[in-house]
Amino acid sequence: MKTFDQQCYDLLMLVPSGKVTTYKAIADALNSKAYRAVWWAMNRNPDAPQVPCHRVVSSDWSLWGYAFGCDEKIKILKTEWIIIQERKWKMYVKDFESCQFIF
DNA sequence: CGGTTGACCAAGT
DNA sequence: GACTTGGCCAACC
Repeated sequence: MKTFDQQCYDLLMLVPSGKVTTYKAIADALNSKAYRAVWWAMNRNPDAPQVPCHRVVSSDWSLWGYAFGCDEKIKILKTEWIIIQERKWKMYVKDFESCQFIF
């Protein structure tokens, strides 16, 4: 049995380019309500480029901070063909329903 | 072992 | 729509 965060990384690495997911979805895939634990795993994020943590957003589809900064996250997501809708000070993923990855 | 933390969530204000 | 509150869980100290 791997540690919880290790399982998060495994799931995350399953997400293909151009797809995004949410912390809640990951926690649900792990049969747990530990969204915060998933978040915690991202915070440590030992393998930044290896684990596509930039494809993880809030369940509200809002980009809430990122280790390398929201700016970097947005740039990467745009490269992944994911449309970002910038609204006020916060940004959201547009057409998330079509780019959401189902585990 | 107990308290703190953190890139959150849902509901309330 | 934006901010606050309480709760949630695993890892860390």
